[in-house]
Amino acid sequence: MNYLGQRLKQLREESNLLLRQVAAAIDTDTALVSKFEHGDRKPSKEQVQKLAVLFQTDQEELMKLWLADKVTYVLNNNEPNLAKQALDIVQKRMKDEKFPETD
Amino acid sequence: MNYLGQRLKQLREESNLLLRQVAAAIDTDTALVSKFEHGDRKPSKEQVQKLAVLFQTDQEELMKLWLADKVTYVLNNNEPNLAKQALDIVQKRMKDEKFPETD
DNA sequence: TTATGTCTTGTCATAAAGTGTCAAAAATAG
DNA sequence: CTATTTTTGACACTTTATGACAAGACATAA
Repeated sequence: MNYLGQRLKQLREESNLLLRQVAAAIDTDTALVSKFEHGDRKPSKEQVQKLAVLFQTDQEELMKLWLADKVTYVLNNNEPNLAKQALDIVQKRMKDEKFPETD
Repeated sequence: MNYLGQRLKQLREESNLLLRQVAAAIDTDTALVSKFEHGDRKPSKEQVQKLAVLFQTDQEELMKLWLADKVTYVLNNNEPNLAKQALDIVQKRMKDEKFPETD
């Protein structure tokens, strides 16, 4: 399960839209949208933007969930036991550096 | 730049080892070790373990840096502006759930 | 200067991971 | 039951990551 997915499903139900309709709006397949909602696939940044437009919701809100899911994915697939401590390290870094260097 | 890389370089210098010797010890190429230290390449989990053994240092310490670098990489390559807020979301999740579901 | 040893960088082929689409199964409704 | 919607699995394709090699850069010594 996946936070962005849950939110997308919620938004879709609030909008009374079918998967098929959402899929059409963001120019993709029904199956893919279903997988987004279940967290089986992660949408691209562009898809998230389109979804925000479709649902008339804050892009940043969805984008934050999208990013958070990405981070969670990395943590869970690599030493989940150390996740907490790794997160602490990252946060400590961000406090020190004003701007993270771009790669 | 990269925290694990810095630490690896530090450990190597403390051990008075050449890149070539480290490379041999973890059964890889000199160039690769150089890139690890510079953050141009990320070592595999197995390589990190071997390095910990070689330097006789705590595996978890290196593993945490390794994980933290992975997370940092994801954040920097996807909406770095939202990094802080995404991190907060992830941390909030971890407090609620005892155990993150494995993928 | 050249010679030597160390470290760094670029490129390549391969491997791994991620992506979109289709078809069919499963679920839901009428 | 049928009709519609959703979910799942598989596939080919693309993108990204990886290890190895070779050459370049750097420093030191003679």
